[in-house]
Amino acid sequence: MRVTTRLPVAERRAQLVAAALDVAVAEGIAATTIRRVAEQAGVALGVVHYCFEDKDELFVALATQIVDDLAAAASGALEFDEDADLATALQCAINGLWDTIEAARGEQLLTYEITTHALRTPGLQHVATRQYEVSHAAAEALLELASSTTGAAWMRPVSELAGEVLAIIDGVTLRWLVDGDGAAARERLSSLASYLNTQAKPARRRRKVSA
Amino acid sequence: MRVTTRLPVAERRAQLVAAALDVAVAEGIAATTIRRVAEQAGVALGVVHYCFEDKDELFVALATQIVDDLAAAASGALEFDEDADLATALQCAINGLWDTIEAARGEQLLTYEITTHALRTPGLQHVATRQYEVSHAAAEALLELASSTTGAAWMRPVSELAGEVLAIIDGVTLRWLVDGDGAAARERLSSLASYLNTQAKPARRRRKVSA
DNA sequence: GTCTATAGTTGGATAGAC
DNA sequence: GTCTATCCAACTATAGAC
Repeated sequence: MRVTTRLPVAERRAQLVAAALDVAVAEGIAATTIRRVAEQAGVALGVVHYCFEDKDELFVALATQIVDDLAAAASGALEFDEDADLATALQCAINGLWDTIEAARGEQLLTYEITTHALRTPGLQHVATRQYEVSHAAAEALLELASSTTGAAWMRPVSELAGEVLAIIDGVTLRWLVDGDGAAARERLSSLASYLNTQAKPARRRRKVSA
Repeated sequence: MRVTTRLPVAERRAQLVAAALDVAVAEGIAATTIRRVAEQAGVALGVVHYCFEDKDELFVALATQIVDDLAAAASGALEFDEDADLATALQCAINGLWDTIEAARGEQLLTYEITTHALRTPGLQHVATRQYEVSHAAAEALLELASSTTGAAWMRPVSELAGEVLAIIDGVTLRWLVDGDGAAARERLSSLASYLNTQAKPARRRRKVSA
């Protein structure tokens, strides 16, 4: 299935990262070999080595890509009703977030594989760190949007709450990958939303504009 | 470093599982090859194939072993003060649990690797499932012990609470593996303890036997 | 029944062709 | 500058020796 078109290196890199992502999502990090990626992209083996110094560099590119993709998908799904109170806003936001997670099982599983692989590989810790930095920023954004939309004020530092939110979403997602029980996952996240609601001072009652 | 002693297969298996665990804890699942295990145990390569049908079977034995080991360590660390209220009992239990987690970084990381590897490998899902069954049972035991010791009554099914506890511990641990911040992890778990305390009806006041 | 020696497969990397 | 052909290392598995 080889198409012999010469391509500038930047475009090749993009193509190869996309191919690597396809393989990694479907078959896991362990199966994402240089050979397999070359095959998926329809190029010769050496082409991958020409575009990436070594396997680690390809891995870093792959990880960067999916982390950004998932963050974009998650924040794209964030919408709050106007005139909702904090409790409903949070339930709604977390529910929407879960929709995007549940729609991308392979990507989520890959996320954990990337973390452990990065932690085990000398010189690749920064990949795992970045995963959390990006997620943390997204979690903070969610919390701050919820607060500013509803007028409620967090009683603890948002960064601290974001850390807790992240941990719970992580744990719930991993559990879901194992047991496949989406309803249970949603209920666990719903408890999270309720908990968060206890960590804020409610908004001063605004005039309710009802239908 | 080969010692040429013949051994009954059961003992060899045990020795090899121990060796495999050593390697896996220190170097990760990907590095835990049949060759590496044979080397670690000081036996010839083929010996491993004689004791285990294939690599997957060795993996299953390894996973079973560490799951049981960690569960035993965790429940061994569970001790409650008599005459403590639920809030302190929970804080104390979760604190102790965290001690055992923090004392075994490699084992914890391995736990996540085992999960993802099992999920990615056809026919090995049951390994991941068992991890959660064992942990879930341990979490339920913790909750029930806390309740029976302090006389408090959970207002929701213990199984449901255990699911939430598990998810949070999982998420917090994974985060700690990445950022190494044990203090932050402890604080996140402390929030969990506080949350749990809101999910129970306090004990009827018992006569306080003070010092 | 237990272990050794060897075969066969897969994968990362490179020298050099175009 | 881009890609091909080839090398070498590491791994799983097995046939057969003791």
